[in-house]
Amino acid sequence: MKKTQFKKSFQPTRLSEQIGDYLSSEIRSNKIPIGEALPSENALAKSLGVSRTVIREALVRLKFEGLIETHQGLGAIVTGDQNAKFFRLDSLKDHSLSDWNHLFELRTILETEAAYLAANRADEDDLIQLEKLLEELSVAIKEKQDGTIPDIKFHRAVAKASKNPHLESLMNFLLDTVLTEILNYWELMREKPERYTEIYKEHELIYLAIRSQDTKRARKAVMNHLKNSIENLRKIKFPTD
Amino acid sequence: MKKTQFKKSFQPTRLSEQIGDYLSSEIRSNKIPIGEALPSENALAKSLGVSRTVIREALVRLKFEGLIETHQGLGAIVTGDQNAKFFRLDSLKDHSLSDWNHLFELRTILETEAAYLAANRADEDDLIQLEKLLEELSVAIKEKQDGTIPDIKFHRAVAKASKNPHLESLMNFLLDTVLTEILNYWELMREKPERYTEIYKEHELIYLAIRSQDTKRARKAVMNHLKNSIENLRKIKFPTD
DNA sequence: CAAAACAACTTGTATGATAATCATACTGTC
DNA sequence: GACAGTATGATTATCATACAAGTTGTTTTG
Repeated sequence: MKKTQFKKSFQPTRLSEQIGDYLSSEIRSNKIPIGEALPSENALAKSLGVSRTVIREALVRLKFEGLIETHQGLGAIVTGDQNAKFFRLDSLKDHSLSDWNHLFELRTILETEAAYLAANRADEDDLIQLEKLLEELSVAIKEKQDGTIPDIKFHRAVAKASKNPHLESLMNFLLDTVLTEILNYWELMREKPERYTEIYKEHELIYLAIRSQDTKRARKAVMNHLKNSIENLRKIKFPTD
Repeated sequence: MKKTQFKKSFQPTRLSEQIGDYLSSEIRSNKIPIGEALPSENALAKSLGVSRTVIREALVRLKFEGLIETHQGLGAIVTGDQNAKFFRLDSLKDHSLSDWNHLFELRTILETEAAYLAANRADEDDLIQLEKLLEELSVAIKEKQDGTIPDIKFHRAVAKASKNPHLESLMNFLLDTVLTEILNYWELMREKPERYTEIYKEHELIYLAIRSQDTKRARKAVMNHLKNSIENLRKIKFPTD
């Protein structure tokens, strides 16, 4: 492991976090082979020029990430990625257009298929819930309030109706990460009020397709809805492109 | 926060992990309101009967989990966006047939679409890589060795060729979580050696579809491959169903 | 030769000290 | 009274040191 200097003055983040990031990327890029032991805490502390406390707090993060395992008396060994406990969207800070498109592309994939499955599997409760959320959406639009909450809830409900818990929780995660964008969306759309009624209609089409168990139409309805939303949002966020 | 006793003798985990788990669940169950500050590190150390070192290492985990934010001089405050940072597959331990089906259903969704995109976007390097992995797969099968590695790598390479980094890292995560199953798969298939050549052909079809930029055929090829794999694996794992 | 004792490493925990940062209360001045 | 500047106390961030506890390999011992 090469020696690196970490800034002590003018620290944007904590030392332990800087070193945690550093070690994490070193491991992820396979610079330290699986099964190999990290240098000891004392060695790391000396080589990175910080106290052992800082190293330990960095290692806690790596342990929690599932990248290493520590054993008293032995050391910290790099585990295979099979133990990776989490999926993380690294580039949330990177608000580039490309990154943004990729995120919504992933969302489109998951939501279209969720709707497809929902059209097959939605039960009476699911349909009632969707109808209720449609109504809430309608009210919010009529009263010119923020429709983000019913909007998000509607998409969550579709994911739930897919009856695949993994897909549902993944969708929830993804919706959380784009929540800010959706909040902005409703705000920005004030300039184009005609979009609101379109939004309602698009949701209604999704609901109708699911209710009539028309899987392909459900898929298309979601695809169409997201395509329109993304197009409108893109125009506002990246007007130059 | 109520006082709790932590075992020092016979510790299944480290003290910092026990306390991390404890605090994490306290926060997740909203026993500490959002925006509220945790007791200070010294107060926690005293009330839980451990050193401040242990408390700090527990808090590092909570910070990384996104449950709290710490500010020098202020303290540790509970943040709102709990789920936003990670996606976790909770029910990995639950090896029921239903859970297992859901996992592979999600995998199928992602992989078919990844192949669809790959057929559009794969560049020369991607194709060379896929071809190389096909060759490795072929060798492994001929020499009756474990084909898991080239198998997995092939699927990763398809995800990479989709040119969507989020989709790629999500696929990698998912492949990691089902890695054990795939390892078992190759082992179990020894009983049915004719399946091996089928596996190779199915991969080849995926490759050919991507190379000829036939998006729909790529999607179908993946769908077919996974359907067959799952079917065979299911028969062995759950023979009664 | 085998078993026990030992030494040398590791991580886990405890303790005390210092620096940096923030909110608050308290100045003194106008 | 209003306001800028200043102590002050609380809290986190970092450091240094010490010891407990676990593992491994070597040495000593019977």
